[in-house]
Amino acid sequence: MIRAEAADLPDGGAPRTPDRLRRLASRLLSQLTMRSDQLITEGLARADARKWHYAVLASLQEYGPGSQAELSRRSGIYRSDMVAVLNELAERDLVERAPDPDDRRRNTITISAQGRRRLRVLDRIQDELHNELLAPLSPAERDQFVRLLTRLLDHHTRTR
Amino acid sequence: MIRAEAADLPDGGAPRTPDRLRRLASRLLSQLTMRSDQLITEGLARADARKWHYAVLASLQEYGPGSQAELSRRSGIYRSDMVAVLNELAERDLVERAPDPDDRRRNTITISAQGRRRLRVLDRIQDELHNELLAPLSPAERDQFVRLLTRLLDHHTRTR
DNA sequence: CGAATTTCAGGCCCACTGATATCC
DNA sequence: CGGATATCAGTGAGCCTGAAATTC
Repeated sequence: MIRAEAADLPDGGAPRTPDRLRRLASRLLSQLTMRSDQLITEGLARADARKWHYAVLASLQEYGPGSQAELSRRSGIYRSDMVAVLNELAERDLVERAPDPDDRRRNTITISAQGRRRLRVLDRIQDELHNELLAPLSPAERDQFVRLLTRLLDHHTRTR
Repeated sequence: MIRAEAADLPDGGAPRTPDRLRRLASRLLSQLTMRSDQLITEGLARADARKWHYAVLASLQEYGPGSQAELSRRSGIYRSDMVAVLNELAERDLVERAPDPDDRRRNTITISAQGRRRLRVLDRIQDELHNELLAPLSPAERDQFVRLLTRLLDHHTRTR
């Protein structure tokens, strides 16, 4: 007699996948990212900062002043949301927003001295938080983890 | 003369961090997860499914029937959102929802024969999508990636 | 009683869309 | 004109809270 329901047998069908849910990279990624976001968000909140603040300040420090559209590209913040972030940073005198004389559509955003001081504090906080995030990994494993993530992300941004 | 502004020097301050934004594990994680979610969501949408459908069906297949609260714990879906997911699955006759005679607070959810067929299709789709997600990595690297993610996630769920 | 379950109503955050006014 | 920019209004999905009703 031919088995009509091979897939109902525990060992029968094609997908031999015990614990498939716990091995799915996509699920691991989103769950871990949730934890990571929580950790970072709470850690920065204790210093009255958000990750967007850090992203903008760091990008300004490393790549110099730029228009809002350019900051958006550098930091990954959506152009529509950039306004609010810069408002918050300008309120705290961490950046300066000045009209670009060469192109009057643009605002040129510059980090202030206070912004640089702030960035140093946030850098230290990020170090601590990432130490906590990656706690179970050895230094070599942390490196490899970052390298793997980078390769994957590069691949998916190139082939957007 | 003492340098009052050491932090302004490009090589001066404590945080020697070129490209720090691109090396931050938390940022890599959230950016990659965004891509991954997009990929999976779109891929499953082409088959009129969502990742929650897959999560519930797979958890039913692997661990057997259960109450909604238990499914919520297994699959990671919030108990408040589980209702809607199960409505969608029941509409499509992929699961059956019946009151538990032993505990009349509970509904017992069971996967249907059609649900098992559906799960096999979704399993294949997930394979393809994850192949695309992890495309740049060798099989050994994929394994290691999953292992690293698992260790990190375990650590942060134990020490919630 | 306290505790667990299902369900609903809603809040919040965030990525994203669409539209507008301005300017190159 | 096409295209880029800054801004605002609003959507939708996900995670989460709070509360009601029921049952253990």
